Amino acid sequence: MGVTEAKQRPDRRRARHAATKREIVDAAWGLARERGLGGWSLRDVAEAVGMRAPSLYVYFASKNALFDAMFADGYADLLGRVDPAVARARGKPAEEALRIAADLFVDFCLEDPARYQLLFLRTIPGFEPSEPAYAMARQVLDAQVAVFAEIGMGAPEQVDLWTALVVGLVSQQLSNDPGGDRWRRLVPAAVDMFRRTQLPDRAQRTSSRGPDPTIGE
Amino acid sequence: MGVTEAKQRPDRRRARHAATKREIVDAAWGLARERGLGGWSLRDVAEAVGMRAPSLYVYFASKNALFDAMFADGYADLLGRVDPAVARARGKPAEEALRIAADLFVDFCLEDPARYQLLFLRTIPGFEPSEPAYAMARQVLDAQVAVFAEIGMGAPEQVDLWTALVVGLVSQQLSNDPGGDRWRRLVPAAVDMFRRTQLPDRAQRTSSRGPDPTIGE
DNA sequence: GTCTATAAATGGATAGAC
DNA sequence: GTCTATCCATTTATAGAC
Repeated sequence: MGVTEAKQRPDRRRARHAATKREIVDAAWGLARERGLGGWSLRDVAEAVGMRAPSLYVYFASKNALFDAMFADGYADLLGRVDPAVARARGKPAEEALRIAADLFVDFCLEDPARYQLLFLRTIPGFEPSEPAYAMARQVLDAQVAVFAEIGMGAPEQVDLWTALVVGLVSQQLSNDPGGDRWRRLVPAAVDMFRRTQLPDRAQRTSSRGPDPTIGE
Repeated sequence: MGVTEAKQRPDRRRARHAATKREIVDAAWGLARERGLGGWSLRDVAEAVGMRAPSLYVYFASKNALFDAMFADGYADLLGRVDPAVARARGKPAEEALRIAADLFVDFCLEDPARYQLLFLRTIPGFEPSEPAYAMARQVLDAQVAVFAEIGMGAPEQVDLWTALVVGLVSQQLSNDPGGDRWRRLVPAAVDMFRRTQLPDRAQRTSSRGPDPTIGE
């Protein structure tokens, strides 16, 4: 038992350390939402958590390290929503599964444009996500691919076309109608367009030539 | 004639002034391409044109004014391509007209990511295009709308869905496969998907219910 | 772990001579 | 129109006391 007692103190310290890192990351997100992803300095973050700027270096080795933590945090958030959504989509018809996927991603992006910018655009000069952080990004895409395989869209090009379509709606919404829903409300139409052309349509197969049209003409 | 002589000198001066402004804008574009849209300072631009930083203020009142000139310049470039493309597309079948439009936009964006970022994303903190500059942006969209009307896609939502689709391809290409063609090569498939679902298909009308499906289910 | 002090660099912008 | 000199603000990051 001496062992556990001896280890508990460092454990507590570690937990406190991790909690402070969380606070810092959350504060940075708050500032990013308020003033834009690039609109804040380490001094600002420090002030928001009641510290002085140099103290932050106890927790993050650089501003880019903080960005990296935010990057991983954002993808962790997204992953936390992907799993339930995948469960919800399981067994559902393709149209519905696609709607769930699209709504999830579009909502996620539109509710926090700064997060969208950090996770899906390459807009911060000098920042490159670390390998562990980037691994989380791959995890999200893998889940996406799995869902697609389940509803019969195996081609990688189909996944790419899908991501382009959904990202395009988000990008246009944020750039040209921030706060509105001009592109947001086109999600059902986009899903319908995608499904009807990319999924072999059992009910409406009418074309005379071969299998229904997919990617790559 | 005394009048013309008296006016010629200021005219020359004005022309020289305009030429220098051009040089400065071009130098700024060069730096933006090399180091990213936000990766240069006024000092850098000055050095590139063989000046000192303060001299730039003779030509532009601020860095944002220079951004504004670049914004207008970029759209002028795009407009210069739109007119011939519209002429080329006139009378062509919808599929071909859409291909011309998509290729034009995608090529334009991919050949200069920094320009894409300035013209189509809102990523520079504090920069808002001036009204004259923004008017050029509207002109481009108007040309787009006109082409769509001509091939029978009148609904504004269809134009929005189209722009989302094309922007999405560009965005994904630049963010996830810079320099490659993983999304670039999906342009034909995207055009095909869009046309087949959004344009009343005279040759393949088979659905039993009403007119072929367009936007807004 | 947090602080003060400060390094070290950068960048936008202005004053005023030439 | 161009320059030098400089202001003024900002920011990331480090050193070292406590």
